[in-house]
Amino acid sequence: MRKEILIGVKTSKTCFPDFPVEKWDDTGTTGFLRLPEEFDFAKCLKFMARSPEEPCHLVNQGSLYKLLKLDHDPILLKIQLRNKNALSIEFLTKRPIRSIRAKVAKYVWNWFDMETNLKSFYRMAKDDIVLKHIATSYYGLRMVSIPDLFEAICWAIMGQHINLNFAYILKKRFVESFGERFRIDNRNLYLFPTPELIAKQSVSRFKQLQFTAKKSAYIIEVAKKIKEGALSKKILLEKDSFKSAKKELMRLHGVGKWTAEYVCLRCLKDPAAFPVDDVGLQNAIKRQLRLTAKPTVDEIYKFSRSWKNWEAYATFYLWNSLM
DNA sequence: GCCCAGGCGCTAC
DNA sequence: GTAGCGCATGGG
Repeated sequence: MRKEILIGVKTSKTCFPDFPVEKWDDTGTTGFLRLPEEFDFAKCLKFMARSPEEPCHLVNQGSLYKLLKLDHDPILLKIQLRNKNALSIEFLTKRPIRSIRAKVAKYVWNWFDMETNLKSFYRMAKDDIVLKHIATSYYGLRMVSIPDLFEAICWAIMGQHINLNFAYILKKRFVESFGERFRIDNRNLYLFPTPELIAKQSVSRFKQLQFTAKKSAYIIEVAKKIKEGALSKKILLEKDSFKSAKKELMRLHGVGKWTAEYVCLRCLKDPAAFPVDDVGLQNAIKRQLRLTAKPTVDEIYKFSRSWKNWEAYATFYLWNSLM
């Protein structure tokens, strides 16, 4: 469905103009990723640092720390701005082999949605009554995605119908209980729990963490589906359209319209994903237009007429405007 | 006690 | 297809 973009793989296609240049220093532990235009790392980090409870990454003094597991061993990364054209990716764990370096570069590229050319978004937004201010104030902000499908679905289910602060507390308890831990500077970083481990848990185990019985059951079911191979990001991306992917997601218990849209937006990166039922989106529009009440879903569709294929970005910028 | 928060499933019509 | 309702948690 979506053209795969290879990074750091030397093929005849490397002359592709948007292809990121990935270089490595002599030690092979630090890589440099060329940035696209309209990229503001500090603004992305601000979004990522919005909750102190976030257990899966750490933002500290302009650096982002992330634990990843791409094959057997956990990898700890330190990512920071090298200069205005490049991001540096440093391996704090052992020196990576070449194939891992390429995978990590690709992961970071995808994570910060660097493949998207934002020019037409800003062209559209500058005359849009809802977006014109935030497109300026958040200029360079990239959509921070959730590359892992299991994490994206779990996070969406956790966040259903509760306030975001409590959602982060649930996520923290979940990750600290079941995720692999790594210590850095007296702080803990965790891998998001695996579907294999979560599939084996009971509802009562999650209720101890103050998950509702329903949310617990939903998450266990998703874990089982992924573990069995009946559900994967690849399967969803191979559907003939994002609409089909959304429909497939909605077959899961606990995944309704909002959750499916959310996963399409943050994980599958459907540019037209648009969670119109989202109260955060509604409140952000209300604030931008100084409305006295939250807009209805029909009103939101009217406001967004010119956002075609930029709905996901518009939503992401609007979410940021609430921070 | 009431309403709200990054909703969903079930039922009845 | 959709309107109404129960679920069930923390914060203000």
